[in-house]
Amino acid sequence: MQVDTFEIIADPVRRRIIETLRTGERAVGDIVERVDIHQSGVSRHLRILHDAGFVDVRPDGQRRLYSLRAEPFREFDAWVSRYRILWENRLDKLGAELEKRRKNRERKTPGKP
Amino acid sequence: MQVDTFEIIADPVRRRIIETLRTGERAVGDIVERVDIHQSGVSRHLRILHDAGFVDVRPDGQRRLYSLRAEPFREFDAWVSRYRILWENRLDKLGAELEKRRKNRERKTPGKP
DNA sequence: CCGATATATACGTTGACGCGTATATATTGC
DNA sequence: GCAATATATACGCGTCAACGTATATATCGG
Repeated sequence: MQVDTFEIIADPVRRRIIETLRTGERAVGDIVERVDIHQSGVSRHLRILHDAGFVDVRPDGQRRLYSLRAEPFREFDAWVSRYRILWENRLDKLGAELEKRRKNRERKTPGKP
Repeated sequence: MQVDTFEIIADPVRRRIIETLRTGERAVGDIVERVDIHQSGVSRHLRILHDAGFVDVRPDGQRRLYSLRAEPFREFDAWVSRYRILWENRLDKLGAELEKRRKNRERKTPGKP
């Protein structure tokens, strides 16, 4: 427990596992098929993900079904949010004046996809 | 320089550096004061951040001013976006039916900025 | 040109982490 | 209870990244 969220998603294999779980719960074996490391490695990663609160487990016969939890992703989203100002619009630096002009221009030029 | 974006923010010291730069450009010395590792370490981290496209540099006399770049943060935002469905609303589980209704509702309610 | 200040790099050490192999622990069907 | 299947853990190894110390490279004032 008490594992840093950022450390968790730093590992590319773990991100692949997470991506696999994005569309719903999966058994360990299913995951192993999609990640090219040994089963023991996958189990270890799942342990880590569980300890960090990224996944839930649910027994299903001799299998165990893993699924994603929302919390850590919200956390990460909150972190990224603090930096959205970097690209959304730089009003802090350029001043609202430029923003006004930009919007004005947009009103005149037809949208080109 | 072909560095994994997620690896970069896995390091807590680098995150502190990034946070320091959030409000604008800073000289290396300023950053060293806010991070409790040696100056050489900070320079090394800044090198890594620069190679990975997280920061720009600008000479200023005998100093060098570092500032954040938007790109990597957009990447993170794009990544986490794929998982927003986990908490925003679980349409995958509840069915697209609800989504339709939601959109219908939106058409009726006046937009609130 | 020279000392002082600011920043970058070379180097060696160390701790943490991910991996596979082998083994342990469920759980099922018979 | 027993073989078979599915998953978890113990162990040892190799790698890699971050650190501090020491040193190199600017750039300034005089």
